[in-house]
Amino acid sequence: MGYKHNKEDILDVGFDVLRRNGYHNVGINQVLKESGIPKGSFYNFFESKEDFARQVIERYGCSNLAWMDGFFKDSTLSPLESLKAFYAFMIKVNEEDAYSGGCLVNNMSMEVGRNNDLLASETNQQFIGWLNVLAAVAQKGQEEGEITKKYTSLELAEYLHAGFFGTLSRSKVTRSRVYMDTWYEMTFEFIKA
Amino acid sequence: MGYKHNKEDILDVGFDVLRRNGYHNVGINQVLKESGIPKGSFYNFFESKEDFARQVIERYGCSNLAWMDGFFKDSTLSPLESLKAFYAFMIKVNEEDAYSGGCLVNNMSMEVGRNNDLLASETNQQFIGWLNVLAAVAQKGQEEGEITKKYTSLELAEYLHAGFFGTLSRSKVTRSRVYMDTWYEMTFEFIKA
DNA sequence: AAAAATAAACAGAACAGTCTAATTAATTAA
DNA sequence: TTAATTAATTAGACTGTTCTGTTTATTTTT
Repeated sequence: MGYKHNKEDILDVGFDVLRRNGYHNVGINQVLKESGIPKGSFYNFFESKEDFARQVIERYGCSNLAWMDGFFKDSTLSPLESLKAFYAFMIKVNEEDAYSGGCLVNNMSMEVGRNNDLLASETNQQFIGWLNVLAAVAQKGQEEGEITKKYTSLELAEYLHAGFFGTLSRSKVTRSRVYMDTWYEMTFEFIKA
Repeated sequence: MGYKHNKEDILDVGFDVLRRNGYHNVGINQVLKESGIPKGSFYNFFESKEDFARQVIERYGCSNLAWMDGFFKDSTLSPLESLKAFYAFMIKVNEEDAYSGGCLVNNMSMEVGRNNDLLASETNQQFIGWLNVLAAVAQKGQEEGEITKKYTSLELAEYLHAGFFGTLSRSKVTRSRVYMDTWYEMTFEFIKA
């Protein structure tokens, strides 16, 4: 028999709470309440709120990275089509979530990108991990002649994902997927060979 | 002789502080300290922190709108070229600011877009004001045949500005203009007729 | 004098983080 | 196998600070 609480359950609650409410808008007490653990246990697992958030971001980024890896590896579509499928899926998920949270890494980048070096660095690292996956797919698309060769695969990946985050941010305020769909149409029209 | 303090000075300090640090990371006391006014005066001018932030956003959005209007009206460049000049200028300003703040409206959208209806609505309103200016310029560019007619001018404006905010967010974490420049090159290559 | 603005003390809640004690699990010794 | 010991986890009351916002009194402008 293990102990009553475990770190990963707390991190899962933290992910949800931080993604929806941000960093400075969330108190440790809220995490404690929602995960049902007392304060002593929390500070047994985590050094501080900052350390906790860093681990939440890391866990989220890594699990997303693994999921993306699998998604593209298992895809039977062409590189360009699998990139389209990926973003179509992201848009659908965001819609089903009622535009209520967006992406934790994107949110954190914006909120603490210049005020907290530790968290900024962690978010950037996770973002770069994703970029590399996307760039690899883009490169295959370039090699197969379906994606423009005017830009490097990494430039294309940055363009895709930063653009997606831009339109994701807008959907958070407009609470609509309309311009996400337009972004999708336009972007993939633009980057094809 | 007027009174010692006036609202607009406080709003200016608030703009700077909120843009750099966000909403929930800033206490009224910080604004009081930096603007040199006591608490009683603050609550004489503003109903609450939220009301204060709303007015800061409104002031920022409106003054930016006026500036944009003038920028495009005074421009001797073609519509497409003046759009390029506008974003080139924005990128330069952000660089000179050492990527330290980004755009207040964009930051607020992300931070409170789903947790504060009043501020979300205010940010969206200001964003829409800018969009309309950009869309008008884009439409002229379409009429003159230098910008693609595959999308409406409003879709183009959304694409431009959301994309710019996406890459702006990235620059906040990477602290570099590299991918902003790439975004600029790519986007304007894409939208030309 | 009336109204607006200023000033600072004050209130109550929320904040991150600490402390001591108790319980439970894992390890070692007999 | 059981007993003794050590280590990890749990529990929540508590600390000191900071938060937004109030109150009361005073000063300044009209």
